Amino acid sequence: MTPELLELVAERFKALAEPARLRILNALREREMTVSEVMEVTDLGQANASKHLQLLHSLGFVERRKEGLYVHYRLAGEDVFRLCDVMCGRLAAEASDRRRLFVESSS
Amino acid sequence: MTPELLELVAERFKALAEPARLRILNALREREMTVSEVMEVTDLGQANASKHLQLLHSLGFVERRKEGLYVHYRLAGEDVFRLCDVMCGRLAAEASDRRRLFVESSS
DNA sequence: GGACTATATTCCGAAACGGTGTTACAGTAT
DNA sequence: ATACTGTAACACCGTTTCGGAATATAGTCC
Repeated sequence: MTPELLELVAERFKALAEPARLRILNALREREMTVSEVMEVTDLGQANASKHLQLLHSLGFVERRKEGLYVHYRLAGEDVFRLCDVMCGRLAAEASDRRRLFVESSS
Repeated sequence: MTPELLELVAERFKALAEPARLRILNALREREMTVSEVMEVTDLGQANASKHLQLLHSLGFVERRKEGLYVHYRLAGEDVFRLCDVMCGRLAAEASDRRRLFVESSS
């Protein structure tokens, strides 16, 4: 793992290090959506939603399809959720650790 | 995936969204290290290395072991590298896409 | 006790980032 | 052409974050 490679990896992690972008990806998991639909579902402003979608697109997390006046975005793959699953696994482990500590300390 | 859960997930991705911290984790993959050793290997200042290690520790990515004057840090698990592997897979896919586009455009 | 070392913490300046308002750019419809 | 709509680009501001210097803490050794 060279430092240069790690920078590229970090750049991609950074894209997922934002609740707003995760909400977008989570919404797109269900179905393809236009920018306006993403705005509604995620409660983001127009400029914001557009910027986040561009970033996700530039890093290959979502794909674009222009249809008349609308632009449809869709997930580019399921990688994202494999990543989230690992993180959620970590969260679950933390939670059970806390529970264990709590039980031990109160016994 | 509730928004609250996504915030926690984002917080953890953010920890990995920094080249310096990835370099630290990558170094610790080889062996347990003191802060000073991490400083040498990663070319980070003392305050910086300490701070990054604390963050990684607070989120459960590394574990601490105090021994006299020294503090040894070690990886808490291999999750991190499963995550990096997925990202690297994405990078490889991007690279092959670029190569394909290049070949097609020059034919 | 005091000197010394490894690590942690605090403070500060610079840079990056997210959110928002505004403007510019398509594309459609009339 | 004009009016209108969806999306993108730009500019601004507040916040966060990184890195480094200085300072504080903890542990060792004399």
